[in-house]
Amino acid sequence: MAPRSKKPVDATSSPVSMADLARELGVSMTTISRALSDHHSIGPATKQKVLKLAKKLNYQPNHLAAALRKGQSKLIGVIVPYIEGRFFATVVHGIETAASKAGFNVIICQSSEDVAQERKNVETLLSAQVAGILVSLSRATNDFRHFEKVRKRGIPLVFFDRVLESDTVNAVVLNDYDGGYQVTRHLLEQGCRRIGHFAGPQHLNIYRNRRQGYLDALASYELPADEQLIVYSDMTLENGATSMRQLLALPDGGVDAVFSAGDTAALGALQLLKSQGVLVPQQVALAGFSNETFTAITEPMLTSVDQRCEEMGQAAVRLFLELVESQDSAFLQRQVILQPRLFIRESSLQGTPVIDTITEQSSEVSC
Amino acid sequence: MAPRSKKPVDATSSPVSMADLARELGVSMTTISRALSDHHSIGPATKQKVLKLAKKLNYQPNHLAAALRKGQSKLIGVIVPYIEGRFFATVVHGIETAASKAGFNVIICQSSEDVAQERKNVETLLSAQVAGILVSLSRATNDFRHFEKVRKRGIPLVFFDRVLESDTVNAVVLNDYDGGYQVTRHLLEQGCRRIGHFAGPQHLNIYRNRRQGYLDALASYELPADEQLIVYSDMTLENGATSMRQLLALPDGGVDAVFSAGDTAALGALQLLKSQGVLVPQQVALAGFSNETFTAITEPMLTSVDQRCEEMGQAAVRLFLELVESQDSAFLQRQVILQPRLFIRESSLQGTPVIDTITEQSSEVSC
DNA sequence: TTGTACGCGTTATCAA
DNA sequence: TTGATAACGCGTACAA
Repeated sequence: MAPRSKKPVDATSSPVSMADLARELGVSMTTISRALSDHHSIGPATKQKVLKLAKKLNYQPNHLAAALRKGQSKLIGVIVPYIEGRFFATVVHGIETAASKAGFNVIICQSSEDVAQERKNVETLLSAQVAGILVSLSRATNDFRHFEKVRKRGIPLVFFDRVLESDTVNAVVLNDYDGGYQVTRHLLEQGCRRIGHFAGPQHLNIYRNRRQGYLDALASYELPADEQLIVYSDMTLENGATSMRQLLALPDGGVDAVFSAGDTAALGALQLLKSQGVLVPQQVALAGFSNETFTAITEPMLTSVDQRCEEMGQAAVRLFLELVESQDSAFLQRQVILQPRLFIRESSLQGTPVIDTITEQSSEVSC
Repeated sequence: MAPRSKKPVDATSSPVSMADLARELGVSMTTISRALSDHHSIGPATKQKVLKLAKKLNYQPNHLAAALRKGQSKLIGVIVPYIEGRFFATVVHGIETAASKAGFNVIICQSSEDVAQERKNVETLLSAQVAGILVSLSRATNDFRHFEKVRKRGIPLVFFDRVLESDTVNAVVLNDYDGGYQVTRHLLEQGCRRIGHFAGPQHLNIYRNRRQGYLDALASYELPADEQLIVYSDMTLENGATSMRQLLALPDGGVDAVFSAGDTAALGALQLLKSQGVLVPQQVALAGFSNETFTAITEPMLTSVDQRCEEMGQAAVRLFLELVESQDSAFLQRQVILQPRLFIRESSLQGTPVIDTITEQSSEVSC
């Protein structure tokens, strides 16, 4: 029988700690710590020795211990209503990429559009000792005490997309107003004069702003607002179809264009128009909002407004980093407003067909 | 001048710890610990007192400290090639939901299809002292030493979707073979006999298996494999179109159906067929793979195979939890194979048009 | 049932 | 430039 080796290869070896390195080299742990953290008070020779041994023994720093000691972890908590679906997935992509570049890791939580869950998420993240929290509110949130706790603890808090209606918070949002304005202007420039609008739930800032942009664009052409042309909708596919049917049935001969505050409802409208034999864009021009993937696949392809999802994630992280560095982050309040981008496609072009034209580059504005 | 209150509301208060509770109640920290962790050795009266005070003072447990003490955190690390895009976003959704239910938080990392980044991700997660790692390999990964470290440390490791070709790992995968088989059988049952196939890169197990399923389904109808009918493709939209053109130009009169190993290429084929005036499904039936969102939007809607993204995430977490509970997790190796689901839509129906028919419920198999 | 004392791995403060 | 020591907040073996 072969003698058992002292370190069987299959055994689970405990991780190498700073104490192990110290013992091996016959120096104090302080020295090890200094060598590893690039401290100034250390001889270059010892430093090299330590680093070499660390590599050799495969030393893994224990972030938990460091965070406990420093009272400051390298974790960012993110709360979204849900993660699947293009918008939030892409925002999270932007967040993770930017955070990673700055040496932070990202913990994901989903509120599932539920306030109670959102509250729980906040508790969990605080317990995990995150360095900051980025959050897009659940649809049901209308009470904000759980975020007060975060502020009280002095932890940077950044809202994005779905934000608190207040200027005493840090937030990154899209300029929905301008999106609505741009797309309506575009329809007007195509010659449309009776432009309908599918408006989303008006208690949400994003839909309110898109509607206002629509109204102001009309006003810029000296067209009066006509409430008949505005259909309030929950933005689903089915609702898009019924809303379209409603506009077609108007006594004054319907509409010559529709701006839907959401792509899905626009798709519903498109399907209805096609089933009724109405030509898009010749008889009715169509535009949506969100630049969903499918807008480039429909026939005709759908004009839409891009929400700059990835930039939104990056901006949220940038704002978080500023708060971390600023002394009195609890009192600094900044809003970052991203400019939307209009993607003009076939569904709104009554003139020469151009594909995937993008309006001028727009830049980020903060105030 | 009003006297300054001792606790200004705007100040950032330090979190309440167990020591604070102990001091306030005049008991030891042990008692506090026991009360909070539902230990048996504690009087119901003191327990209630502690819990009440904890609630009143807004005590927040420090998970970091607990994790450090126990050498076991409540964090699961997840590594994906990228998070945006339907597949991984939905898998991550499944993972987060299941993990949260089991009291775990999820740290997300993206490898960006890069081995070096993947290695870094592993290091980061180990440093964060995660309880386990769930990973879908980057496309470029062909060296696995970085995962050996994880095993050596005795940390549960679960692969999903893109896995290591080996049976000595824990993995959750889709039965791609069966997906290819099912969809091809369906086309055969529709009466098609010259069925083309867009095959993906054959060094990836998923595409190899889909192709084999296709071949075996043909064989079950005693149809010989015809290499002319198989086009090797990178599965892009453009490639789908050119591949389709190639099949149409075959000397023997083209094909009467195509099974594409990816939806995007199927879409490319569909667009080409329509532009050439070829009727789908009457002249050429079409089916894809992945059940992308747009398959329900094209005209005609695309038949496709669903990959059970969410179930995959759930299964990965379940497997992780089993490994945590099992004593010798380092030696337990399990594979979970999910059954795909065929979504039959207009593009493959040469008989009566049925919409969104689903084949029989399929269940999870493990071996 | 309750309390004492120590250690998890790291960093900060002080003294040498 | 280095080292000894305390502390971060929590859990647990042991003693009371």
